[in-house]
Amino acid sequence: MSTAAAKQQELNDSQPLWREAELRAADAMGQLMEFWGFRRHMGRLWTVLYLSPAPMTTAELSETLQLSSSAVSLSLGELVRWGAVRKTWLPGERKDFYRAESNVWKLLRRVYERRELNLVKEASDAFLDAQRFLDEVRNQLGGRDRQRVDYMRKRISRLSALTKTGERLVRLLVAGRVLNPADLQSAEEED
Amino acid sequence: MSTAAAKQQELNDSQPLWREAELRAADAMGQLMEFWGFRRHMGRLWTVLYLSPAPMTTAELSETLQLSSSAVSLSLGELVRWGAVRKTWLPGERKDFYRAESNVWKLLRRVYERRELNLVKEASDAFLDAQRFLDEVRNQLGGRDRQRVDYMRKRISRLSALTKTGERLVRLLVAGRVLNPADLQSAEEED
DNA sequence: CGGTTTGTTCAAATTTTCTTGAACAGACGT
DNA sequence: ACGTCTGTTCAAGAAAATTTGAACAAACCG
Repeated sequence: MSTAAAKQQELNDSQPLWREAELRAADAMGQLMEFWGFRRHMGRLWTVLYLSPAPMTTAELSETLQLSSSAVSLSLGELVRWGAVRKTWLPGERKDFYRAESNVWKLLRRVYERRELNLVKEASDAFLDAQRFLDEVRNQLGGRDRQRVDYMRKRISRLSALTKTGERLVRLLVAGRVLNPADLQSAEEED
Repeated sequence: MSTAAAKQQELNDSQPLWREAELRAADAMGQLMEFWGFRRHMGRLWTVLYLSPAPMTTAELSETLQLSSSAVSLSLGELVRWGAVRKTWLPGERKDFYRAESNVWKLLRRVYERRELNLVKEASDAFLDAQRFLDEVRNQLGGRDRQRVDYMRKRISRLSALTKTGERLVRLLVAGRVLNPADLQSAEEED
């Protein structure tokens, strides 16, 4: 018999007993990471490394997670670029070994700094652009249209204020300082 | 001539002068929303409504954003479910009208409450499961393997602690209380 | 060198997600 | 009750992403 289920069983038998727990944890982290906008495999690979007392090779990783070597190479490379995983070389070994950066807080900070901050800044800029554009056309319009533009102007500047506050909050987070979400609330208080 | 560029130009001419600014703001918000795990169109639709002094119909929305009516219906429905947009009925009108919920802070809070909290809770549960599993197999193992399991056990409980702290932080955020990111840091201090 | 082992890149193939138009359903006015 | 106007659902098609195997490159060994 060679159904998928049978193959799975066969596979299970050749795996260490703790593999199940390892995979559950890895998948949970994979979900978190995927939700957070990364590849699912990045979370899974990082977790397997994080749970391993010794550095691992790409071969071991692809064996553990049943991934092709190219998939491992791709996601692992990205993890290295994010500083979430480090290459290490063991003396007398040809292969590359990898270990997880285990300071999660540091990783979180880096992502917020590199990615979220950028994102919110871009949005901020776009709102400023839109405002400038409105200011340009305002003079060419009169009556109803001008009122309409003025309304939009006010609303966009509120969005602007919100994103700027968001930016400030992210900066504080990155700096490890205390955040007050109420700042967001007050950023949009009626004028 | 009927190139795509020409059609675009023709379109532009028939649009109010402020449309450009409207679209820029809408797209910026679309990016933010997409990054945040929602449909891109949800952010765009919400923004158009947010920038409009009067409630709008689905027809106006699909005209403004050049979307098919089914696309509008889909994303708008989701926005309504999230409470980000409200249906309103104008006296003497058959169509449905929509207006944006303009309290952004309230919306943020709702999303964190309904979605992120759930996400982090699920991860938390998965880690607990993995721990239980390890505890079960530990007795069947000896020597090297048992050490390995003990190592994993410690690491997973650290992930557990981190997600629980994350959960607490999200709760504080939802409650509008002050957050201290340093809590995350201390959640993973060496044992 | 030549042969092996290891890692990365690339393009094809697969899967997943989005989009669309048409069919359907409900509400309204006549 | 009928025709019209609106909005939603659904299945097919298009687009985007992930995955994979094979080709390539680089390092190392004898």
